Amino acid sequence: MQQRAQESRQKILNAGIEEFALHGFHGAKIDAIADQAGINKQRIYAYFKNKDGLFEAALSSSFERLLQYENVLMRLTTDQAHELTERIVRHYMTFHQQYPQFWRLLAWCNLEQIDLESGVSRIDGDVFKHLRIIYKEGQSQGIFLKDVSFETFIYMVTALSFFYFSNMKTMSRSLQLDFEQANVKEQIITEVLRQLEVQVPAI
Amino acid sequence: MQQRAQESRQKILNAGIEEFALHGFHGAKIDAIADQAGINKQRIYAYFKNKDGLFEAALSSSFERLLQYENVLMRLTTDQAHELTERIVRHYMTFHQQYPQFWRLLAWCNLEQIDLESGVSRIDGDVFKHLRIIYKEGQSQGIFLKDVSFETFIYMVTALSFFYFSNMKTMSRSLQLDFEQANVKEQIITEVLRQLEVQVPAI
Amino acid sequence: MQQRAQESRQKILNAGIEEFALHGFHGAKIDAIADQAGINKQRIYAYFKNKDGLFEAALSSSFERLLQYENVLMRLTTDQAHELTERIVRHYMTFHQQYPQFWRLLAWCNLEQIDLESGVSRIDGDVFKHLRIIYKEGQSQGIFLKDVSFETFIYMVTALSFFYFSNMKTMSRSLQLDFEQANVKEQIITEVLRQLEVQVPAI
Amino acid sequence: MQQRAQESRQKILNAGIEEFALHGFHGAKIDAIADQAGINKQRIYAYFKNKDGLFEAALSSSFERLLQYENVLMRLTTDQAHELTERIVRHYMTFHQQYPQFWRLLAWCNLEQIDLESGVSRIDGDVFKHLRIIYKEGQSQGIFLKDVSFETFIYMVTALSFFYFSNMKTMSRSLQLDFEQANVKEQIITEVLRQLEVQVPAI
DNA sequence: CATGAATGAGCTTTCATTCAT
DNA sequence: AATGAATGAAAGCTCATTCAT
Repeated sequence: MQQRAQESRQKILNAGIEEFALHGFHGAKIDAIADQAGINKQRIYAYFKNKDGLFEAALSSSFERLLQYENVLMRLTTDQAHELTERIVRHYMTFHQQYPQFWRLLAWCNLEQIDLESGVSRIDGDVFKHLRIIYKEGQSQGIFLKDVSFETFIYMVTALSFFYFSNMKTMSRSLQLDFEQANVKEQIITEVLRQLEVQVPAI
Repeated sequence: MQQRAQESRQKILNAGIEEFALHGFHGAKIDAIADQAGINKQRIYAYFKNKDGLFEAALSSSFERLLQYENVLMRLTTDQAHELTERIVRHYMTFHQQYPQFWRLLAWCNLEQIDLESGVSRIDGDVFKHLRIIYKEGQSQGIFLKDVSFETFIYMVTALSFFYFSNMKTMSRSLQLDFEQANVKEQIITEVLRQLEVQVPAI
Repeated sequence: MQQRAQESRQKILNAGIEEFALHGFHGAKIDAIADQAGINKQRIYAYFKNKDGLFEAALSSSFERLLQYENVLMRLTTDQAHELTERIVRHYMTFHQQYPQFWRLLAWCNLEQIDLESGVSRIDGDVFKHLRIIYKEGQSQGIFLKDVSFETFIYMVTALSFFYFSNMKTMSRSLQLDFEQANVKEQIITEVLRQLEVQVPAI
Repeated sequence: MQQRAQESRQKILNAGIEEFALHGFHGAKIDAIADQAGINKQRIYAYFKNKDGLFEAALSSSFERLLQYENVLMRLTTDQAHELTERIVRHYMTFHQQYPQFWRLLAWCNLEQIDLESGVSRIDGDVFKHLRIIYKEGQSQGIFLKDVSFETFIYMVTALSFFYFSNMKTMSRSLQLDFEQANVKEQIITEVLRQLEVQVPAI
């Protein structure tokens, strides 16, 4: 593939991610993607076969980005167990804020019951394996509750960071608190961390 | 409005909730709703003006149902602070499981950036006001952390129950755990509660 | 179905037969059919599901017409064996000339390898059964050759009448004879009949 | 034109004949032809101007092949009048079977009302002139009917051989006889020849 | 109150053809 | 001579909505 084509492909992919993240698979319009990419509609079919193909590529690329971003977590060591929770929570919060396309695409997938198997290669595997070791170490040091499994731990930090963005509008409304504001976010993070980092009472 | 009309309206509304919950606003098809309701398409326009109108009604009705269901929580008293967390978490988990239309509609709204103001009247107000009192009492008794606000507390229980269903597919995948299974759910609830109910170390 | 709809359906069907006969399945345009029928394009999908559906209906209707037309042949009796060949040949020649849509549709089917099974119910069965009896009688009377089967007889009359129209253009050209002209047609029919009606030499 | 170009041209032409024979003018796709020829699409436009140009060339080449094949018939002599019918019928049957592209292209032309004038140079002229002489001789010998013109004779043998292939599918169906099978074909040919070779009753 | 018939705008996709290298 | 990249027009089909009875 020539460089010019490579660029076109990339422009389409970016526009696709944007559009799919914004409107979901069914809501996204090929025309809009072509327009935003500034290319001829037909090129989409040349490079991605069809709408499904482009969606898969968009999803895949988005996951790629997450994996890339997770590299930072891979550098955590076992002697950092005490700051593990905060690091992870802030890590995902930042990621979701900076790259909302990811959580949006994921949310669409969950709703539109789209098969993730195709297109998205293995996810999260390595990071979780790495973090598990640190968590176990933390448990033995009394930093984490002995009877809260690693899976539940991950479940909690993931949920608490994802939900902040995915349900921002409705939560802002029902709690009468503007989740868009930085200080609100900081406040909630801080307090969530207090709950998750409660020291085990040493008897 | 005659009784027959009332019934028609209700059939449409139910079908609408079903369809919108399943496919979102843009994915839902008027034809499908009419079919499922077993009425003529035109009736939808007679009763709800247009697609938007029906969606608003569906949303509203769904919230109504939540409010209804929340009445149970209104009967909690201040001397039940020690079981507050578990009651709330299990309450929402059960609701989301029994009536998935709600979390789905909400999720669609968050993604499709639909304005909640119109149609959905005041939400949650009373319940939260009531629960706040019990929570405060719990704080003073050392059941809840003093420096975790009621808002954050609600944020956590809401997130942890909502996310379980809204992200079931993707979480099952990345944690290699089948979230559909009852025992998995019970395990996670139990452990989540351990974390949220950690007793404040009494010095 | 209301009468108005019935009419619309018929207009579409007629336009479809015309268009498909003229341009074949792939060459026919839905827009053109809608235009010619003077109805909204969408109605085609409402009444015939899709292009395939309309094609099947067109084909089916066309065969229906042939069957209708063949009723005349059903009235031939065994004592008319001597005029059987001429009756059949002229019958089909006239049909093909008056209703060219049929041979065209059939020709398209043979070329575009379209499955006839769907849509077209049993064809020709009864007529052939009837004609076979007369043919057998004719054979025993020495009107037809004993060692030319009924199948081959039908094959010949069918081919010789069908081909006249289906290959009119190319035959006109290579034989330098205008097949469109009535007298040319009459001449060829006459001579073809001479060949097919040759009396068995009675020794 | 260089040799390499000559080869490219030929590959395109072959692929074109194949594709046009299979799908007709409108059904054939330039992309498919380019793919099958293993060359770049643009070459087609360089060598044949456009789709029409290629079609004409394909048609022309196909006729060329027929003429080539007809050379055998040119070697028939007047003393072979008694076997003329069989030779011609078998000749065309074999040709159509071995090179179905021809009858298919011809059939498409007749249906798609394509102007043969352009591209296809003079056809059949010489062969027919040659065969006519033999036929006349046969007539004077009483081998052929005196009142069946050469044109009608050619019409019959052409129709009876062409139709066998062009309407194979539909005839197989309506006669409940598998025309693909070799013995069926042989049977029909034999019987057709009996009818066409009936000796004039010598009084 | 209720229904079947009809519409127009818009969607995904295809294809012959041209441009740039 | 040869190729990959790009285009615009058009095709089949869907859907929210309105009309007529």
